[in-house]
Amino acid sequence: MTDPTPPAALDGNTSAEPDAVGPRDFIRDIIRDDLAAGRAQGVVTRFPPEPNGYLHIGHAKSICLNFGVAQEFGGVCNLRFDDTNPAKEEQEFIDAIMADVRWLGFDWGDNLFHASDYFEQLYQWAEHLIENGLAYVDELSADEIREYRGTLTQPGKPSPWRDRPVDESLDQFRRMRAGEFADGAKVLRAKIDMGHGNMNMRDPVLYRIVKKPHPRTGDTWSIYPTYDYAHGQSDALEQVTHSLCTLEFEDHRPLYDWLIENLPVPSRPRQYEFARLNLGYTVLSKRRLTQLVANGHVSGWDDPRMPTLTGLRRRGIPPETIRDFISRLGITKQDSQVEFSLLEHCVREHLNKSAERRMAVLRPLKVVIENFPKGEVDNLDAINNPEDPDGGGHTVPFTREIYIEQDDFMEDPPKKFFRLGPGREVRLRYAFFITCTDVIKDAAGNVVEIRATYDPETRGGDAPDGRKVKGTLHWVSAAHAVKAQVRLYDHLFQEEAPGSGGRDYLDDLNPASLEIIEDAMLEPSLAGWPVGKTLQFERLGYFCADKDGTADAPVFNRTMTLRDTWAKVKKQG
RNA sequence: UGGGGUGUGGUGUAAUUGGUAACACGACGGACUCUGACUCCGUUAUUCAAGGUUCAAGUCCUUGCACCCCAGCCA
Repeated sequence: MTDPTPPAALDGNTSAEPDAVGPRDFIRDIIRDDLAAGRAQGVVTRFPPEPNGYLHIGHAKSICLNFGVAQEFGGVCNLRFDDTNPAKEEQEFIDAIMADVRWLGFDWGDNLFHASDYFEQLYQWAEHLIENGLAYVDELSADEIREYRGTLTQPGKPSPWRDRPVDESLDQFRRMRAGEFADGAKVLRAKIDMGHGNMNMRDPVLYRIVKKPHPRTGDTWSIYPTYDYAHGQSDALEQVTHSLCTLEFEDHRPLYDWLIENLPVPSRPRQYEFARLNLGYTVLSKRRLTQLVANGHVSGWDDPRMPTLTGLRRRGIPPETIRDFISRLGITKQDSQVEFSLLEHCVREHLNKSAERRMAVLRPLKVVIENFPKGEVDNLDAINNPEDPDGGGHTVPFTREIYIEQDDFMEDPPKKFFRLGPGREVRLRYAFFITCTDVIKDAAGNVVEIRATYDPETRGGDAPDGRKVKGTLHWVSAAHAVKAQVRLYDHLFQEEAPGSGGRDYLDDLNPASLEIIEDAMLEPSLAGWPVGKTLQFERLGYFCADKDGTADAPVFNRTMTLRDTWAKVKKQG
């Protein structure tokens, strides 16, 4: 296990030059230089998630970087689970992470690893450190260790166990492994420098006693390495050349380097840190996302409002859209918060080109076309996607009674309103021009039905006499409509930076992040629409069928609205 | 005088390594339109601050300032 076969990327037959037009950033520059100078013979990266939660769009940045870099330089990227803490990790998360990485479009081939694969080797190396006087078993309690560590501005002081004999530490450590002590009774610590300005160097804990079954190793271990101890050595064992991680690990690097220098590892990984992704109107910390799920603020990890990959997938956002979004971010060391509108742009740009169009009415208002014969059905041609000449078409049935959107009618419209009103003429998409002749209200004065006439000459949507109408409305034949539940999603948080300014981030939850419409009316071709295929409801936005739906009772999720300049005009008054 | 990082428009990035601020998103204005969508056109910064070096500074030097991370037996 000490000496796994070197990855194919290190056989020397790799291309040092990525695509001339590929992405450029400080990390790729470093790799290019390393290759050119012969400091590296190939590129091996890794994506190292801890299986204690679901992957989110912040992870996507790391995944795209690590797998992307490997691809561009002809190297490999390992998927390695950092499963060093059985108290928090679960098989469910392991399975979900693999599914999500694949969905995002990346493939680790045979290079699936686990930190737990290296437990025996890591243990042997720990003994090596003890034997060389570089680690000791400490019997201070957790609280005492914290006290002894000092503060940011004051040096720590040595534990009374710090200078115990090597043999004694070795014996203690072996008995820790044998399970002789209770959880937390003792730890193995590196012996570095209790006065170091970098807290990570004040004799960090390497091993702790955790008597919990591990998803992979079961109960064969009662001690587990800390992440700080396991990570660098795991990289070394996998011959990782460039270990890419986020900024908060920057001051752990001296510790990783110290361990690598003091251990007979097979290779020398170099770590480089980049800024993690922050996105507006959401949170991207596993702690917070876990809390949202645990406290029921969302329906689960795959709630379409969640920034998790599984949530985005259920929301109808295609993986190429996420990759495109990530590629526009750039890789730097600057803390930043990306505007949500950039993601929206990527989604709309992709879906505009690829999504089929259909008509659906969210809030139906019945229109009776009085001069259209009762019982007659006119099947009209509709284009699947105007952006795709080869996209084909489908037909939509037109009848005497149809539904239009409540928002598309105003009894007393302002001058800039192009839609239907008393006496006004508009086009029904792919169908006819209609003119509103009467408005029917209920006792409370609400408009409940519209009476109209149509112009048979305008079949298909154009008037032979060349007259123009300013508005085009979507519609659905009442007799053919498929009733559906539609879930309208908005930002999970109403503040762009939830929890900023000292607020509790939970206080920034958007109470209107989900609106459920029970009786939306869909055109008949939407019956049985496959889950996972995002489409556009004309003039409304992009939607996808949800897994909660059935053939009889379909459910659609709104992926994203279309840009709506009318809403803006309306708001301005 | 704890340690480690980062400062370019509203946002995210770029700038041949000293040569006269580029791209994208957004916003605003306009054109077009059988989706108020899409598309198209225009407008939108002198680079944290102050000094200094230089013919020339976002890039070099000096001194400040601001912000982020670290005191888990989490990762």
